[in-house]
Amino acid sequence: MHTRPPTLSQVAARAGVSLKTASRALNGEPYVSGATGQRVREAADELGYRLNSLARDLRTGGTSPLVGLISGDLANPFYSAVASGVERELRRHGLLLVTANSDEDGQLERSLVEALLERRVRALLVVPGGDSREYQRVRDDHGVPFVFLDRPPAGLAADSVLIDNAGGTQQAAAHLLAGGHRRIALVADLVRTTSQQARIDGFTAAMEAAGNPDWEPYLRTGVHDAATAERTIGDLLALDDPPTALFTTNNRLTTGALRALRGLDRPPALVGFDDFELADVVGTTVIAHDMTELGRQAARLAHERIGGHTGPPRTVVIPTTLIARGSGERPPR
Amino acid sequence: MHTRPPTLSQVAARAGVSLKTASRALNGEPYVSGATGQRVREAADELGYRLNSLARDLRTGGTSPLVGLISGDLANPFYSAVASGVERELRRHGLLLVTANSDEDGQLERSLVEALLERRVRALLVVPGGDSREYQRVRDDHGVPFVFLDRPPAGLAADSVLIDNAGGTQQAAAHLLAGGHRRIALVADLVRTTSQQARIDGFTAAMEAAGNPDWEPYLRTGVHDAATAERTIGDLLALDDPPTALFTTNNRLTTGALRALRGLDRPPALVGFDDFELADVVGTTVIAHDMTELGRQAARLAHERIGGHTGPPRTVVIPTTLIARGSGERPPR
DNA sequence: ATGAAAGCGCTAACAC
DNA sequence: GTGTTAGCGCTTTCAT
Repeated sequence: MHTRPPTLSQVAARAGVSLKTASRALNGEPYVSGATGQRVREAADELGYRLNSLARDLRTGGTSPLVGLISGDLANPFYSAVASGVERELRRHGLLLVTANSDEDGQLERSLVEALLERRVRALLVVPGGDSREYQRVRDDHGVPFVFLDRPPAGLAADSVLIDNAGGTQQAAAHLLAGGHRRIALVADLVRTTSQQARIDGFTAAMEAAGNPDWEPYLRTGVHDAATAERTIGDLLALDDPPTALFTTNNRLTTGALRALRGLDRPPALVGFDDFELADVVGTTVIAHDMTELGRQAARLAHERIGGHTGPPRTVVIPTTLIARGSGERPPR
Repeated sequence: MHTRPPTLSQVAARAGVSLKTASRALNGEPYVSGATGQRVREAADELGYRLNSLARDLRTGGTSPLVGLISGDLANPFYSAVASGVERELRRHGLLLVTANSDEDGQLERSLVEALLERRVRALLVVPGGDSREYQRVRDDHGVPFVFLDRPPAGLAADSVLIDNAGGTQQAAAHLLAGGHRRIALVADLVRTTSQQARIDGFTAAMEAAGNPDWEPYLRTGVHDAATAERTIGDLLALDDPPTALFTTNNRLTTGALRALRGLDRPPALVGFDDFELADVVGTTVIAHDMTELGRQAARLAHERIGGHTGPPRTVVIPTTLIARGSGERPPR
């Protein structure tokens, strides 16, 4: 049961060779005679030998083939799509993914960074949830590359992959304005992340550029989950002068919006940031972008740093597309 | 940049103490004077010391605080919900989750098992994708506990957590029969997994028990993705004598069904196995079960084995509930 | 309360 | 081709 796994020297002993010869044989290094190699491999098989990569990694430089990803809960399709992309790209390079859930809590996030660094991960990918000024110190911590996803820490020059928040928001705003809407509600998440802030700023700028101040009474921020979004939107629609259109700044909030609009006779127009499964079925107009690609690009940047790439921090921007599916084309009433 | 991280002996040297004293101080062991402890901690801080858990783990027994989860793509909400539950439970015990995507390919799965065992994970959780006879050998491989999720390898007694497939299928069948349906199409995934097989068997048994052979022409298996499901269901509905109801055996297939039924005047009834986001919005009747809980239970079983629990393999069954939301209550035409 | 020596399982460096 | 020695960074004896 709890027998310790066999070691290389046990294999060597059984094959009647030295430790190093066994090592060479099993690692496919040159300078092992065919017969010897054969015997070693047999011995290993019989013993059920398996390399201890802890020991190997310690010896070969104190680093493991692990890459850490710290994000919010994988139950959120945004994070799981990102994780999927990260994993796919890492696997191409023989790296393994360690996922850790910060619950979007800055303190927990920080301790996870520590834990993963202790594990000697080769790189760390982070979707910062909380206040992220802490990364100033941690950055390039003894050569462990950091890549930030979706929400680069404010004022920190670091490798990062983000969504074209300004552009996407622009598209949404233009689309609704073109549809004749003026009273447009903006329902946004917590403003502490740079991505949410960028979406709010982008929207505000677009409205200003269009000379439309009518939206201002309908700005709602700090809406962090679907249930709150549903309630908030219900309240908005109960106003004397309700908005004729809604723009929700992420998938969770869009879900809440769909619940709030369910069964309504003449629902307001709706555009949501982030595409989502079944958006085609329910006919929701969205600002789509490839979240899996976002993960993949982040993993790619990390891999290049691991490979020794030096040079200034790079930023990859994932483009957005407006996909019209009906909800965003409803006219103002 | 690529300076090697400081080691414990560097900390010790700087604090003017021995290696062991530094170790004691940093690990909060007794028998260190306050002043000494203080000095060591300062030295560590100044150097930016961080424990190398590779080295520690090697020394303390050759095992890491990592637990591996091998499943299909996290982009599938089923797997990501499971992963979320696993991670949450592991975190309570200070364990980290390494996720690996098998793409539901048996060969890749096998190599991932090897890779994770080499990493000396403390336990391995597997959602077997392919033919899983291989686990006979691997099971309890030198004390590394295995837990199987959703699809226990046929004929292998091992810790596992599964969904009440028979019960859930029963509920679906009974619900549709009670609604007056006879020509019920069963759209199922690849039969090579035990869970799919159990759902098909359960459905067949329920139809036999009800004395209804009319469903037989409408059995479709081997449908592995949403697009194929959409096409398959389109074909079914184009038959001279189309089914009046559909039962899809997982979330992917239900998604395909929703696409196939979109815009239809008089769509057939639909019940899907697995709950999914927005099912309430689109009004789909499902056989729901808690996938996150499935992950959590699996992690719990693994943790108990890690803690030394011996005894016969255990099986945890996650119950199912039928949630009527409209689509399953449409009468036969 | 502190330290010296040994060793976890492996590979790098250098013999032979 | 093969073996010997040393050592990765840490913790575990066992002294002192």
